[in-house]
Amino acid sequence: MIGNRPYSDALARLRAAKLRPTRQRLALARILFSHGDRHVTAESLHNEALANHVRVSLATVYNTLHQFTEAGLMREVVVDSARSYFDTNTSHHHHFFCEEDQMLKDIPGDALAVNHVPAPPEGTAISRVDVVVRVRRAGS
Amino acid sequence: MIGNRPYSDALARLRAAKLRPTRQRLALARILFSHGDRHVTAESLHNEALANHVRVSLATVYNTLHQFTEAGLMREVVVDSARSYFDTNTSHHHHFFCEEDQMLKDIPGDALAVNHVPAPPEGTAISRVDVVVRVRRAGS
DNA sequence: GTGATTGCAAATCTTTTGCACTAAA
DNA sequence: TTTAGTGCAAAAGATTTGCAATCAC
Repeated sequence: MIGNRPYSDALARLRAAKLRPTRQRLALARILFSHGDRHVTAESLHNEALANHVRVSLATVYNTLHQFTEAGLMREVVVDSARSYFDTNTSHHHHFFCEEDQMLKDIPGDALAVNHVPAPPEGTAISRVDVVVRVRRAGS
Repeated sequence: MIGNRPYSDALARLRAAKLRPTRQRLALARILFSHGDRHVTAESLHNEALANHVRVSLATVYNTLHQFTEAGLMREVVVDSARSYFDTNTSHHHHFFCEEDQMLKDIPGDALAVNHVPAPPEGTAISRVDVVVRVRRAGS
């Protein structure tokens, strides 16, 4: 075993983002970044932390998700007006979203093409193009 | 003048949607559908109603927006996790969205093309593809 | 130490709901 | 009448915030 990889990865990420590696941030970073691309809500991450015996308040989870997002470690995905989703995949990509089971799934950025985007309104510049492919459970 | 056009239009829409044409629904329908394509939030519509001397509660505005949406008279646009937007344009189209000034602007459906949408996840079917072109005020 | 971070509880904001009252059919 | 719709106030969720206690450096 090559040391405690998830732990040192999390530590390195926090240091790179200039975020003080507190117990809570390290634990959340380990949960978030040790298992590939993930989509979480504040509540789902809080539950997962509790299940992993990590004591952290929901308020801190919210704060941490926003700090990670501001630092570029995650991005927010707007697909549901009822709740905010956060994605550990910060590269250019899009999403499938199924409202019925709150399933969010990545679509690689180069798998889908958006063509002929018109010029943005006077006085503005495009910052990002988000595509959400909404799906339904088949036969419903 | 050809009668009270906005009024009879609103009435016809409600009848077609099988929604009882109450004073509140008629007034809101007139505000929404008499001035071309519109994007509103519950609060903005409520304020506009009050400004037009239409007495209606915010709860009724919420209920009405959802009823209109269910009836296919409007559609909801998910662009901002902080609040819900509703669009009187129900045809196939996309949006520009500027978070800074909460500006929402239509992109005609045929002005933009989404190509190579991958197959949806096992057991699901695509219901809609939404494109949000996020913009920033130039020079910010 | 000391300044950043956390936890908690309270506050805030959007949206929904229960129920007595009102109005359309 | 009869039933749907409305207003209000209260409830419900999600998210943020104030502040004393705690932790990283």
